Amino acid sequence: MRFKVKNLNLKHTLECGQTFRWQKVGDDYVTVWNGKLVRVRQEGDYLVTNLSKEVLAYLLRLDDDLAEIYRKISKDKIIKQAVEKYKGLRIAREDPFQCVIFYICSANTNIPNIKKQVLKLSERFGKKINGFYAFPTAEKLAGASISDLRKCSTGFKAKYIKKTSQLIATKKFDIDKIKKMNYHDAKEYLIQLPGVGNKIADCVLLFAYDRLEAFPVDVWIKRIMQKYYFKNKKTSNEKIVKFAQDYFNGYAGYAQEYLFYWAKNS
DNA sequence: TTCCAGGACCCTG
DNA sequence: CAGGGTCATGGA
Repeated sequence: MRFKVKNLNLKHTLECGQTFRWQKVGDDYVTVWNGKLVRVRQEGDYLVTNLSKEVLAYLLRLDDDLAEIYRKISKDKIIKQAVEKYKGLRIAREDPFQCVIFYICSANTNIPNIKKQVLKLSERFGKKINGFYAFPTAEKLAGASISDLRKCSTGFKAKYIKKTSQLIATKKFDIDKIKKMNYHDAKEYLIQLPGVGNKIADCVLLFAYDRLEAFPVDVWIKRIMQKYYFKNKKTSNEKIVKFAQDYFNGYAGYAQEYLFYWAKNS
């Protein structure tokens, strides 16, 4: 399948550090979604993929009107610079369980190390599909031993991965219910998972539950927000979130991705 | 050797 | 509510 796309930069979208299980294989990016191998590459204004246009539109949020989003968030020279530099970067849709574990793994480490943990978890516990390891299910990780989870470089997060997977696998925690909750309730609910705090809950809401108003505050975002929006004044994460959600007109999540990538590369 | 990375959690004041 | 220490891991 080959089809035309508008306002997409596949490389920025998949390499900006929001998602950790797309692998570059030659010119293709490869992952597993819904039990199927996904293969996609960009050739100018076209995407070439083994799956349908609908699946890719879903995974890459091709229906988001980026021009409109840019109009809503481009309120000052800082965010304008970031948007200009990384035009075509989109929020990628993530499977909810996978996303929760991704970001539990993200605690107090860096992007290469997160990728390493996620890769090892997939190789050790995931199903092999056309030579590519899918990310494991909640049932599989719930049944893993702490010691085996630690062999995946997860360190002190191994216990969180196991407990959270158990809660989800046994349905004591209803991960599907979140779709129907409002942003505030969904965040409160997600924080109940061990290893999930405000920041990770916002990541999950943004990447897996379409809450484009979510604004995850990590060390990079905190630094850049304090520097440019709070006159270098120490500011609580909660205040930064509130400011951003108001300032960026409902699309704080998109603003966050551009600022995050820009902060790290400048 | 020390510091830091897409933090959460626990304990104090 | 704010401020610290702690938790494994690996690269600079």
